[in-house]
Amino acid sequence: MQTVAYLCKKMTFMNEVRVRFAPSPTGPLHIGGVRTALYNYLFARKHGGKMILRIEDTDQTRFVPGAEAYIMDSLAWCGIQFDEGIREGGVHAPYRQSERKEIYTLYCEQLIRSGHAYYAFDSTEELEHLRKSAEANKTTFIYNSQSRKNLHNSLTLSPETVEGYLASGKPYVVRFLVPEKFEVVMDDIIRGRVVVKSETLDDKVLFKSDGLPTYHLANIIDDHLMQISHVIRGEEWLPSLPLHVLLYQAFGWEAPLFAHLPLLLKPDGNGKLSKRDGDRLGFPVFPMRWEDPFSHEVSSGYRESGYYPDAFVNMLALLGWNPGTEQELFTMQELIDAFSLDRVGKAGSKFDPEKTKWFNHQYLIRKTNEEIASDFQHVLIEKGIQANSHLIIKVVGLVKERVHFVKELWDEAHFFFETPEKYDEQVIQKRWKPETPAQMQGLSTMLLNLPVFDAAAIDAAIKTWIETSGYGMGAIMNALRLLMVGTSKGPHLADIMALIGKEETILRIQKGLETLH
RNA sequence: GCUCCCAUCGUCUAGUCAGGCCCAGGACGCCAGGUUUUCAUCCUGGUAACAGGGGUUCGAAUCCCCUUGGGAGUACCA
Repeated sequence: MQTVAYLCKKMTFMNEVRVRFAPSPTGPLHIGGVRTALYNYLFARKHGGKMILRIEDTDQTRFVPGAEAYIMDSLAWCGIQFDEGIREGGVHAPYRQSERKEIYTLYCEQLIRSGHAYYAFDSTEELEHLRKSAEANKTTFIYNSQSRKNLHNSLTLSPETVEGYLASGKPYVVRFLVPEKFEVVMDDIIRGRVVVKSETLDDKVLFKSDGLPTYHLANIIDDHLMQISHVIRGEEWLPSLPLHVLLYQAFGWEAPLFAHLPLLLKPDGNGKLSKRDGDRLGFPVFPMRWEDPFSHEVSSGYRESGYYPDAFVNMLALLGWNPGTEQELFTMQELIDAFSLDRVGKAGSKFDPEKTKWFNHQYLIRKTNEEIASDFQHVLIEKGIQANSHLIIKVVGLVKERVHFVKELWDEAHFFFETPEKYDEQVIQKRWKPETPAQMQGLSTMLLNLPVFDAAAIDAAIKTWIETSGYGMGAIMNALRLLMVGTSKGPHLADIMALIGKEETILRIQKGLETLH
């Protein structure tokens, strides 16, 4: 048995690292795709190489308007930049496969001439029928060295017949002639050596009857032409790696290095994470909101859900890769410095929406109060609240530890901007006693006469007042909190009172006394 | 079915390549306690895993084999 060994190229300083992210524009890019792009990007930057975006739109039937722009916008939001691509241009342009038809035709003809590929005239219906009957016999139909002998192709038909068919415009495809009795040996950076017998492979279609190549052909030609050094892609491509290696062989080209990334799995149960899981489980699976142009179905995105792009990227980076240290928070530059394909795991990772929230919280509490305040300002304006930024900054400083997202700030801080309209019934039961109104009135009077109304002064005054009156600290403070906030939560009371001011503080006590008696 | 890939706490993972430092470490979540005028934060502690079975070895989470389980692919889709 012959052996085709695909050997690793030695990485040298002469060989520039060039990687590509090659999505097909059939819809929004989900987080698995973003992670693949991210790993490519980190790898490229780490090695001072180039990152290329190539759009694989060879299936015209699956074209979705807006998907291409969505992909580019999403990655830009994540901070993943390309050196060459649709928007960036580059010496290998065009970067859209549909615009490279002529190139593929040329190379495909080369393969036919060299005897590595052949014409096949079997109709879709015929093949479908063969598959069905094979299935009925509990076997699988494969277009391979066995079956190709009994099918309509340039290997079985006379040259004249083939010529006639081609001349008459009979639809045909070009298939790869898988060599017999070969052992394809592949070295994957993540998986190590993988060996496959060529008999188990089928004669994949290289060129479709619509005049466009399939993924397999276009991808090999483009990776070669664009001088891609490393192909970093999802594990779903591993089964077609033998074909790709054989294709490089057939062309006489040196293959790039391959790294097949483990898949992202559903948080519950099993299986590859899919676009449906997000809506089903209540978390986004897309970086940005997407509205399907045909069904108008809307899928939520991380951006619109209030995630910071750096938190999102940080989370994604650690899903399948780890630095080998206990560091969890990384800037993009730190990720670049730490990244290595050696530390990418082999097993699929279940996506954890809870930890994703935790990452966002970590990023949020590290932002400056000013930065958060300017985002929060927009939320306040939507609520119809006018507040000066000085106040907002202070409020943010008091409550940011309590939230995962900017939009949650309102729930934790609304009482800084509006007088409580109602009081929590449970807290009333627990904290509002018959003697409370008189105590609150006394407190109100004392506060009214307080010359300085900052947190420290309020704190000291209330403490002294409680002590001299002989009341219980808990009883007074909790009742007072009920009047200030409407319930039993929130930051330090004196901080709240100082920020809303003396007038509002007194007003809230009086209002509470009227409402609760 | 067939081909290929994978297998450590509920989840993400360290440790596996170079076997002993691991009756397995960290993080998220969860639970409890502490701090606090409340809630949250924070602090402390706890919960919880080497899928199973055979080998090899003085010694295995680590190496080998089998079983089981999971995943991917199996299109004129990518």
